[in-house]
Amino acid sequence: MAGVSLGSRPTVKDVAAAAGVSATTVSRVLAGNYPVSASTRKRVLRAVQDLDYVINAQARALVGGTTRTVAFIIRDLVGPLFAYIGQGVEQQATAEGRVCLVCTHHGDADRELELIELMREQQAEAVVLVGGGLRTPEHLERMAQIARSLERVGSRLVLCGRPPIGPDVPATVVEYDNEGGAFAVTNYLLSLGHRRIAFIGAAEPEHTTTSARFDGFTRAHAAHGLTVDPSLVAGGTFDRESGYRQTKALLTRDTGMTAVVGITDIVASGVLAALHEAGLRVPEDISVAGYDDIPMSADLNPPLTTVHIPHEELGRSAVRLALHRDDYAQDQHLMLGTHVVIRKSTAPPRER
Amino acid sequence: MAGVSLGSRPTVKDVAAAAGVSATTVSRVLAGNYPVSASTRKRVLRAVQDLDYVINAQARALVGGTTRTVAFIIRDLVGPLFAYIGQGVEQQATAEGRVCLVCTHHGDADRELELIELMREQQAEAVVLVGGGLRTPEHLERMAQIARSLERVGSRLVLCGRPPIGPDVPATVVEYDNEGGAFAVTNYLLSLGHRRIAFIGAAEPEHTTTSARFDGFTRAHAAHGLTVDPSLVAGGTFDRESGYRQTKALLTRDTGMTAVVGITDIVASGVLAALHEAGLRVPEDISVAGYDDIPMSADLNPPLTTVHIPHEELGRSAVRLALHRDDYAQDQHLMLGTHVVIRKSTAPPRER
DNA sequence: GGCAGCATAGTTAACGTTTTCTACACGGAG
DNA sequence: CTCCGTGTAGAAAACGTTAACTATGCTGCC
Repeated sequence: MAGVSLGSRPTVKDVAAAAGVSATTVSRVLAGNYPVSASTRKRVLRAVQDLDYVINAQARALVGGTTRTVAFIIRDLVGPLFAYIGQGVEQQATAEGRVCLVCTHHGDADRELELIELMREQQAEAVVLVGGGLRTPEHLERMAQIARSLERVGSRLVLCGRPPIGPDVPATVVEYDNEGGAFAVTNYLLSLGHRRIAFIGAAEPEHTTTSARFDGFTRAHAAHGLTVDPSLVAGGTFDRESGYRQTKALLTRDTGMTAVVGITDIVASGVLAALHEAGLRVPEDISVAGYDDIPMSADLNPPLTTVHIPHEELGRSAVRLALHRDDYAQDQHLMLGTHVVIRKSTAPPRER
Repeated sequence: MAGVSLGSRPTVKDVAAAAGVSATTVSRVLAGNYPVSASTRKRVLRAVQDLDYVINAQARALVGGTTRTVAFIIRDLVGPLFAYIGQGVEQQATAEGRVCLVCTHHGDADRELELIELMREQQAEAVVLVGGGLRTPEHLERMAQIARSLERVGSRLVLCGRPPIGPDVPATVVEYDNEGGAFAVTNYLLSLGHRRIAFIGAAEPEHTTTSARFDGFTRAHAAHGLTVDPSLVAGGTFDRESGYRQTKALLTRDTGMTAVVGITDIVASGVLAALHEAGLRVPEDISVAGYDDIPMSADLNPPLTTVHIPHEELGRSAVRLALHRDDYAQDQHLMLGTHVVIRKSTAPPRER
């Protein structure tokens, strides 16, 4: 490692000078896309090593037109949903030779816009938005605008776990079957014999995740010739505390419920806590199901019956589709399946 | 939004032409670092809006010399340790106006090297390495070389949760008191009256995390005038399965143990599972403690006594120190405190 | 022996910014 | 009336790389 000078980064020119060749030749040796004589190549590689040279990604992107960067915008880094989707995105990005930018907006819509703008500056090849969103006309219109904005600079908007924006909006969409999963798990409870099933966490009808899951819940009832009793439907948010509080509230009334579906596993864990506190046994006295199949679900007491989402596959597909949109031109909308995972928190209802 | 053409990204020149000024003037309006008449400014801003122009971050970095990017290299995105440290890194990076690159190496040392090389190309201002590492001479030498390599291109190596490499190695180090935490939790168990305490997960004596925690365990015994019984020390890895298996193995022998310290909370959750399976009650029959205070610990059955690590603060400090190393020139080594969190998995031992 | 054709290397311009230097006009002071 | 400072604007060079040309020296063929 002789000749390494501290302070300023060596450039192609420095390498060229050290090897006694031109900058072009250095570039060619490194890219390997042009014939170079063995002896020259050797000298260049030697100089690269001596100077500890690495290419300047910015300069390369400037001339090459592509940054080999995928951006990943999400609400929060904590929370179990992120990890696996993020892992999928990162893995696929890496597999495709891209690096991965990650940003969080903590639920702040303005901040999300800022981030997208930032990614437009960064020329990210794909901008992956994770998680459900609102479905109001204004929000949809704004998303459509963003999609077009990104397209204009060569980026691709990718929606991960959220339904498409509109037919003529340039975006890649990878979602999973929210409604089907809710249908399946509710159907399972109904098949066990439950007839009074509570649904916890349906406050925002405009939120795509909320509404789809509630729709599945409703459809399963319909399929059994039943209608949902509104007094068994509780609102709330997506956290454990909410599940806990809503359950407490339901227990004070004499609802006759024999099962509870939490809108997420996190909510369901709050449900379990409230039931335990009330001295009810799960599943002997009451069954509980969740949604998401986060790792923790298997460790709850009892292990939670829930709906599995292919988190990682979601992230991988998102990146894969977006980067190969020439090949997959037809089909920039993917719907992944979900399935029920039966554990110990569900059982037939007690005899009356 | 008139005049927006699809396909190719507008440049300063386009904006300049649209506004009837020079590129220089556009740059000045956007940067706001030079007097520009009000009318010109207005025209330029108007053109920027019309063309939906955003700056090209690569080009700016090329001339400006700085990318405003922080890189974040970690073993895995899944696993509870990542989330909070990552959140800290991301938050601080955002607060300092930087964007955040994230890469995983899945424990592959060569891959880690590749990633660092990649970040050198990207000119990340700081390269944060998270998690413990080996402490062999070769590994240390390699890290030292990497640190100098990064320094040469203007990047800063940041070690997060790992002790310093050496005195004259240009790196920022933010660690937490692994040994002290292990001392404290062991001391707590000893104070409760336990005398036969098992330690699970100490297989790699060269791994910094492993050795520091085991050292604390040993020192606590010494402080009580005791020595550690080697038959109570089990090796293994950092996963749940390992805790489960090692505990099973210990239970087959008649060790007389009354408490178990898991090297991580994950390991401890495996310990709990094995104990439950053996029909032992926690903490009545045997006490269990973990390390890390991951969120799940509070939801285990019973809630786990453990050692709290300031995860998020770790990440924040790492970025803060690295980006302001002129101001903090003195002190590029920070040691954060840990403390015991007492929950329900520990109690005095039963009377014999 | 001259010349086509190939293998190898170099020159130059371009990518989209910012920065430094230069230019121009205007107003006031001497 | 000239000269200088000030406020505003533009021209040109630079950042580090690549790609499109251009140039050179061979080899081999007629």
